Amino acid sequence: MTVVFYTSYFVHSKSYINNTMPKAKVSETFILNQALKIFSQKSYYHATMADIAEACGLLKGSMYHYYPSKEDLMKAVIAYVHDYFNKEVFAHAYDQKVSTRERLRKMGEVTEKMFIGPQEGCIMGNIGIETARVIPEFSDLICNFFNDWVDALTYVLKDKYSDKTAREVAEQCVSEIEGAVMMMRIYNEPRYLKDALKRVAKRAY
Amino acid sequence: MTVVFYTSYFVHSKSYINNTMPKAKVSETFILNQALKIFSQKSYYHATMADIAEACGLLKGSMYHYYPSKEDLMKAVIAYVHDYFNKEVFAHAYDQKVSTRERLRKMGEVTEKMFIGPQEGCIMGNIGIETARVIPEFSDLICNFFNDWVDALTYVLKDKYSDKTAREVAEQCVSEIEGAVMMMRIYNEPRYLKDALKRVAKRAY
DNA sequence: TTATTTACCAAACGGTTGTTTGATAAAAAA
DNA sequence: TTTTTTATCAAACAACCGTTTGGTAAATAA
Repeated sequence: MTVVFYTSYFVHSKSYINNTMPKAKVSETFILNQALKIFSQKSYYHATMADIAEACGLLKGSMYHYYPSKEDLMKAVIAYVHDYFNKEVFAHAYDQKVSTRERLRKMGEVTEKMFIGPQEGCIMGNIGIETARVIPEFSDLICNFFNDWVDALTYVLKDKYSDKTAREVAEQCVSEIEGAVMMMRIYNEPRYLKDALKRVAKRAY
Repeated sequence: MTVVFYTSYFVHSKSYINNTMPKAKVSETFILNQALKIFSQKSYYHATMADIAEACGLLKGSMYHYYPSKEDLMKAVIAYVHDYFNKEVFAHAYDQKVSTRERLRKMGEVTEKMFIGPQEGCIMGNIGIETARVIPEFSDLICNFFNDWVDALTYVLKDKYSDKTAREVAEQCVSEIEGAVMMMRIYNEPRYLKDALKRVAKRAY
């Protein structure tokens, strides 16, 4: 499991080091969450810096106080989401305290919460498809995310399957969930994801 | 099964009606194929009219002789692909002359050819995700495409499952294939799609 | 206090891109 | 033949968008 930490520009400011944030309309986390929402809803190219700034209550020029470019902002969002999944979803796979079934149930529960709601889909899949042959730097980060996901599921499924089969089934699960999220987004029906997650959970019974 | 025919601007020209095409660098089919390739590779917003025109050996202004806008061109491409799948993929589902297994095998064979190659993915899924909350007109057309796909698979699977189960399995198959195509595009590995198609084919044994 | 840094705004800049316009040369029609 | 239509080009237009710049007021540091 690779944990990716994006070097935020907050880190370089004295106010962050001293933990005494001066008057500020927004926080780093707030910007990342708003950017995540706008990028998810509108896709990368159709989301403008003005859109994201507006969602933060700022003007677009002010965004460059936090991130030097739109691409860097997107990378920060990807890292933010990756980190969130590492802690809130993938970590459950390695939790020795609960049963295999319970680990998968918990992973599915949080995944559902992440993909349904204001995001309306999986930003990793969306941006991955959109920028696949255009911005390879995004693709690399997104591949790392999916690798961690597959690793986590493989680890759980080793309790039920051989090592080789576990990895195959894990890849199928991720692929099936992403396909369902795609259908959910296009049809605007959460049912697709909910059903897919139920099927995935059953594979550990 | 709904067959969508896009009203091309060729239809309105006398030369088409009389079947005497004057000097022309390109044909309508050629433009649609080149546009399909560029849109698939670069996504909708990153593909420029200049890109597509260049792939056709034209200047971007000349594209407007054939289609009044980029959106109309995209709609024509969607209709073109939908029509192609109706004839070359979905039609096999209703072919009473061959066995259930053979129908699915044939559908999978052509699907693989369509998604692997210069297209490197499924334009319906790609554009569907990218423009889901931006251009609803695209979403409607793309939903029709997926509806026809699910209908075709449901029809075949009724030989093996109950009506209700057949539709559920059909939806799973389409969703699983689209997820695999997404992974194939992001990882740049055709293996994901090939494996998914094998699993889908097995459901009819 | 004074000096410096911070968070943000307002406006402008420069490049890109979808679209329009006017012209041209070849083909088709009359 | 003459006239009209067609396919294309070359150039310009207008809007948009990522980015930069210069300034301001508040907070912090000295």
